[in-house]
Amino acid sequence: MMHSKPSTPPRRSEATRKAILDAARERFATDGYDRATIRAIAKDASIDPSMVMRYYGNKEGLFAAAVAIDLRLPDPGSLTREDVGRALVTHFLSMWERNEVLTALLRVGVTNEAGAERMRGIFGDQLVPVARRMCPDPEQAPARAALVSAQLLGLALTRYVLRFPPAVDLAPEEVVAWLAPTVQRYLTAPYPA
Amino acid sequence: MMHSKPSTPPRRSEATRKAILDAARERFATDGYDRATIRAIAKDASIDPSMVMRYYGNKEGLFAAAVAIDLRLPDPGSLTREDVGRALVTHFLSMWERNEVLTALLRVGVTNEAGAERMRGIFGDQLVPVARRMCPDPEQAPARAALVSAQLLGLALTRYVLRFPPAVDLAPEEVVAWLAPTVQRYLTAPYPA
DNA sequence: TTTGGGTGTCAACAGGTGTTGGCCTACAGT
DNA sequence: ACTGTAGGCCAACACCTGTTGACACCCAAA
Repeated sequence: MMHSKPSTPPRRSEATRKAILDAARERFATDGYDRATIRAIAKDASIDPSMVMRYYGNKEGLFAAAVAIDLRLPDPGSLTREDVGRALVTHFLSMWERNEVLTALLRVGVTNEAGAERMRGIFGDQLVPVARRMCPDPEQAPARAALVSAQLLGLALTRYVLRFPPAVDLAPEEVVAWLAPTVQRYLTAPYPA
Repeated sequence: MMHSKPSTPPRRSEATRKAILDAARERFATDGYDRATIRAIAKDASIDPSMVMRYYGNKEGLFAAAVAIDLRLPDPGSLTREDVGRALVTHFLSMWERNEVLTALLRVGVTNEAGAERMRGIFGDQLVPVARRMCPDPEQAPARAALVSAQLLGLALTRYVLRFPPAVDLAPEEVVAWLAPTVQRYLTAPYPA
């Protein structure tokens, strides 16, 4: 019947763990850290709140597990200096459209210092190397990465969090067509002033 | 029936009202809607929590009073098509540097639907007219205003809320030099694709 | 069958929340 | 002097929060 796998006995609780994590991601994404109560998450996952504590320790642990994801930027080496803007915008857009983890991260980062720190870490660690490789003077990399972050996160903010209707209605190709030159310029143009 | 007295009878409570409002603005700006408790605001204002209720009804009323501000965009008629980008970015930046109300509004808008609605209203009502006046086809005004919002709010997000160090360290002139061409393009360039 | 641990529920605790009503005090109008 | 009223504090309400410990269930191993 149950073809036993010698090494890893499939714990029956894996399904529950996943249900909790899915519910948590959705709640954090739509409600933010404070309003996403453990009780609500547990109810969404159809289990008792105490199970959340058993599997993830406490609310912070649950959040950490729920947003444990890296945004898998393409290898900086595979980007050409000519179309890095388009490539970055396309990648970010598909990333945000696909899963709600990033929305959760943004929403929490705004009200929770730990979330803000995580956000700083992700964008600093992932975007700065790209900037360092693309821009004229490596010393300017952090500033240029910050400008790119501002443009990309601003789009995410208006489109996925604040939901400005015109921002929501933009087709992905339109977003790319508008933002790609901006990102391109922030990374590769000579430093102004 | 209050007769209009020559010297306006300065209610003694005006000072308290103002103290409450100031404390509320600061708390909302730094903590967001949920974490900014009435008790904490009252303590900051050195009065009893019940006074907040008496003067502002409830927490929502307090928030509404605390963020009752318009961002006084320059008259669209006074803007020229050539430097609207620079003018908008400069104005936006000085507005955010000066007072914390906008930070409070942004922070709350992310977790509170009423705050988000207010944000949509402000930027829709103020930025769309400018876009309508500047862009080639008035029908594109909302989309172009949304793009400008994304860029400007993204800057505010990274600089004043998430506090990315490189974004914080940018000098105001640098911000203007980088963002003005972007805003300019979003408003006046021909529609791509 | 008995054991025993993984899985799950239930009830409760201690603390914090927005909000309310009662009571006290200062002071201007009569 | 008395009185009305506005400004202010205190204690309490009802609810919700994260978190905990005790108890029941299932099901495989001994």
